[in-house]
Amino acid sequence: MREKLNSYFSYVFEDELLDEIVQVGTYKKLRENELLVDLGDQIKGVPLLLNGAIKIVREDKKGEEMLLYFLERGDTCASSFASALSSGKCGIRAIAEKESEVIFLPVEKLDEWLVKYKSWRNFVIDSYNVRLNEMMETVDTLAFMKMDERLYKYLTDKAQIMRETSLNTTHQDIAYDLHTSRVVVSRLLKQLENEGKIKLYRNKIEILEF
Amino acid sequence: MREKLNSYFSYVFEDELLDEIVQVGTYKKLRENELLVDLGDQIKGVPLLLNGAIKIVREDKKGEEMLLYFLERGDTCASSFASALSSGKCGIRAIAEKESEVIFLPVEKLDEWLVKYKSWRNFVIDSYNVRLNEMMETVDTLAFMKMDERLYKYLTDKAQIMRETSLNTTHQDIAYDLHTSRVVVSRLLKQLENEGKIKLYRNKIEILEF
DNA sequence: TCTGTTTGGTAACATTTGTTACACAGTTTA
DNA sequence: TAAACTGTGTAACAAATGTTACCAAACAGA
Repeated sequence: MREKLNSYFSYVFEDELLDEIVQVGTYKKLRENELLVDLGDQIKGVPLLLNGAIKIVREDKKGEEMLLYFLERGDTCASSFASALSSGKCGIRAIAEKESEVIFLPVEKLDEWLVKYKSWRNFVIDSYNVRLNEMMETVDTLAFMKMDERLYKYLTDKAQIMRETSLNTTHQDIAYDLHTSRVVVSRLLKQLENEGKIKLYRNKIEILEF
Repeated sequence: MREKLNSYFSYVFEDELLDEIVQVGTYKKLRENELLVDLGDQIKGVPLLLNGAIKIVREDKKGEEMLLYFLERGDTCASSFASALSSGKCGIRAIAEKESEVIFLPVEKLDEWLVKYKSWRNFVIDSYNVRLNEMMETVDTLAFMKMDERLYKYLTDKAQIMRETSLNTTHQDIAYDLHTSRVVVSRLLKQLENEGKIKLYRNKIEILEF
């Protein structure tokens, strides 16, 4: 575990903190599409993402979904701090987009480490800021962009997160993430294909232009 | 200043922290519509809102606006922590919706206090969480609600923040906040009036039903 | 009072997005 | 292999939102 942690976090955390994490953290490997956090879940620990990609989704009462953002290596789920400390509910769903490795940190340590480690304070504050900025970008997307732009942004963002130039997905799945209908997605994808930006296959979309 | 601070924050902060705040904070009174933070601003200090109401607005490159949320008594601008600590740009604009009083805290103290005061740690974490939740609600609004619902929610939310049952505003100003056009706002307001939920006057909207 | 400006109402039309329906091809299962 | 299911393409239509244009009332300043 120490090695896996080092691969990214050795530049983020002090050595003593890394040691503590190894001692109290629990390692978990997530399968593709594994559910990490569900809507009303009580958070058991704060996840540190070692590698992979995790999708964070918001859902309303009627069960309608909306993608908020993706987590990458080095990220943590800031709103789990919330639920962890105020022991409230989470309000989001987290799903592994591909095989991923995480370390869960026990809730009790969070406050203790804020006092003890400057690198932990920086990490926590930084995580919140990154997350707030992501949320602002999500708002920008919804408020200022039309569906065709949103779709193209979605495809290129996701390709980057997944480190692939083509995505294995269906039109219906995209429609869920963007909170629109399958027909609309098919229509706009076809349009993007005609513009030469992507190429469509069954269950697969190749991105030609970033 | 100590008294003004006590009126709300005596239940939030330890006495020693309140003392420190009185020593190093700078008090400022904001006029209605006074600009507190602008887009590319370098943050000089973190604001604590003693009373009043502050509007936080996002703007894109083309100068198009979108209301994110309101700050109330006891709130702070979480994304100013961001800019304060990482000395980056802010990405938002903050405007006093009515006369308000704030205390600015110097950037240097923020980290120091995290170590020293548990109440400060709680406050910072809490503020971030509240802000993240507000952002999620904003996303919900944009993703799941139609313009007529958004408009009605805007009116009732704003009335609550302002502690008034009628709002002094123009259709155009509402259109800016919701990022739509004046004509659309007028149309939907008229519809709400026909449904008996509001009453329209020049420069004023009375809310009949919450 | 006269005049220009701000604000709000409304019609007509354009564009974007959502919905329903159906065809067809590829894939899986019996 | 036949039947059922899944994924995609497309047309036709409906609803929501955005745009342009114009009018009239309220207001502000000279």
